[in-house]
Amino acid sequence: MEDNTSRNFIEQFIDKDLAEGVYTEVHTRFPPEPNGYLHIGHAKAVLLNYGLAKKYGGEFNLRFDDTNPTKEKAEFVESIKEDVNWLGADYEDRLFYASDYFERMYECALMLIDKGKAYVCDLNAEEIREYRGTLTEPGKDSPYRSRGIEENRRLFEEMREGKYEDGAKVLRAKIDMASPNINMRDPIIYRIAHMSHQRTGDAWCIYPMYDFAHPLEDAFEGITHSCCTLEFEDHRPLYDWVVRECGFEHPPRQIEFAKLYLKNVVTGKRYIKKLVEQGIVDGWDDPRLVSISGLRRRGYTPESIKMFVELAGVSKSQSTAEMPMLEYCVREDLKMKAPRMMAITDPVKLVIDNYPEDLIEYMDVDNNKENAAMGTRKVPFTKELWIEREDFMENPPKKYFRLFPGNEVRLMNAYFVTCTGFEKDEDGAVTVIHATYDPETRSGSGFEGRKVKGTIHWVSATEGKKVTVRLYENIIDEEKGVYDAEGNLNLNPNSCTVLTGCFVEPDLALAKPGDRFQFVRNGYYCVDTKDSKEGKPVFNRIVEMKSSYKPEVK
RNA sequence: UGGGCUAUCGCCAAACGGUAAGGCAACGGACUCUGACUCCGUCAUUUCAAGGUUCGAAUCCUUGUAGCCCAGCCA
Repeated sequence: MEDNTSRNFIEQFIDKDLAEGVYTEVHTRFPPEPNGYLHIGHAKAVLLNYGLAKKYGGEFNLRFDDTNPTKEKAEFVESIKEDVNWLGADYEDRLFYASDYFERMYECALMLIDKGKAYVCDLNAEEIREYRGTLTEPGKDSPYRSRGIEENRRLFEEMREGKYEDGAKVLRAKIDMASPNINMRDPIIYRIAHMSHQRTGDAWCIYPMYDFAHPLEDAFEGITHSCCTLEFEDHRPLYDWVVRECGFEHPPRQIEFAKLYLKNVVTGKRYIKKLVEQGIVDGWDDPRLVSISGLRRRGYTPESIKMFVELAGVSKSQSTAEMPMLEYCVREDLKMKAPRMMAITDPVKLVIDNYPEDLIEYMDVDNNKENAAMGTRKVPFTKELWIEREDFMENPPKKYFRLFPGNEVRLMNAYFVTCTGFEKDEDGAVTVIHATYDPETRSGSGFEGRKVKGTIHWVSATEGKKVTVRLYENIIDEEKGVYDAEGNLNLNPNSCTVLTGCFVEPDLALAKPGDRFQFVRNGYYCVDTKDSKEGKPVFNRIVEMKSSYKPEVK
């Protein structure tokens, strides 16, 4: 607070509140409705609210806003808890449910009735809509608006007792049917729903509406700053009305911020549901989705998501971040944390003709050259190796530094080799590349005799292990945009490429689900938590490496 | 045509009347046993537009323009 780093607009509000003594502490919350899975957009809300509490030495609550039993499931509360925990937003023992406050909310409603600020309305849904007016025309008073307090009280109690059917009656706040803000035109605050709630069962048949419940939940928990997204801006007068009329001395303050969107990404539940049903994705945790569980399975780290959210910032202008920003964050996070291994995703054989047939040398290799604390490992080197197909060219363009007839390159962590020839099949595809090595050039020997421009990586053809690798691209066709003319998603047919013939260092066959690695020059990978079996890891590519090499176009 | 909100580089985003930070992306170049990383350099005479106030405006005032949100007994 004494520092001079710039503060986002919410922090500026908080600073002011604290300075003026409006609040003496900061207490925030993340209030999801358990009606689906969390995605990257929610991560902003989670981490923003949590981060604010932490920054100001305050507390952070996780609260399920479960006031509408028709949409909510216990399955979702579990997944949300898991995701929030994974993101590192620690709510300690402060896990709450709006449904735990139903009795108190009911009493608040009664209080409003007694104050003449709420009434039971018998209009049906359609009539209510008609009476509400339009965006440009004021509404008109309900004929039930002037009901007496005693009658309202009796009717509301009867609503609770279950005397009325769904839709027969609602409780409304008595505010102003002519307000230019439609939310203030006598909003419904309780509706009847004879339905079993995932937590309270059949204890209730009336449920509070968001606009009534949410401010009360915040107030009950002593929330000071209730941060939500922009679409609730119009609800703020009503939020303030509720906490004021219900008599809270130090009511919470609602602050709205812009959602975080990602370019060319689907987050809509109905679309993802469709993708799941059509078998295009594997579920909500498909690694191509930006659901928190999908990102987790893909291999993204919580730290990288936190970095992304912080990089994106907080403001009130509608913003759409680009995927490369998220990708930068994982690379940045994994750079020092992931062991750097050699793996070949598109193999072609390299035979070192002057290398002894049965010799296996174990090369000492740093796990991470920039992080010595990660130690070293032994990598077997043999006469026959796999190298990347793209690391050899029969007719190289200018500035191609890799293998071609006559050229010498370094085999990373091993020897210099010179290409002496190659074999092709009848289709003209290269099958085997021949080379000779120079024993004096072994890595670590201090050889300085001559330099080579290129270094390529390799895996022993006899000692290496074959694994499955999955490459992901955005599931949305970036060229065509998100939707086609009919409103369907423009899907990218190459969004998931499965490679079953990849070779990796022997150690990698032992990798455990969730382990992350850098495959040299290829990208960062994570062992899939679902499809990997004992000794048979499946590697998900989290993100490619950046590359400034662009082969010449012919 | 009602109300609310927002407009600063391709994308995020600072700046709070004192002369346009930073990050991502991009592009040069150096270095390199990853064409990665790192490092250096380039990238808004101008802040949606037009007027006005001021010694001085992205910031204040007009008047426009564009985008987003609101008419669920959803949240």
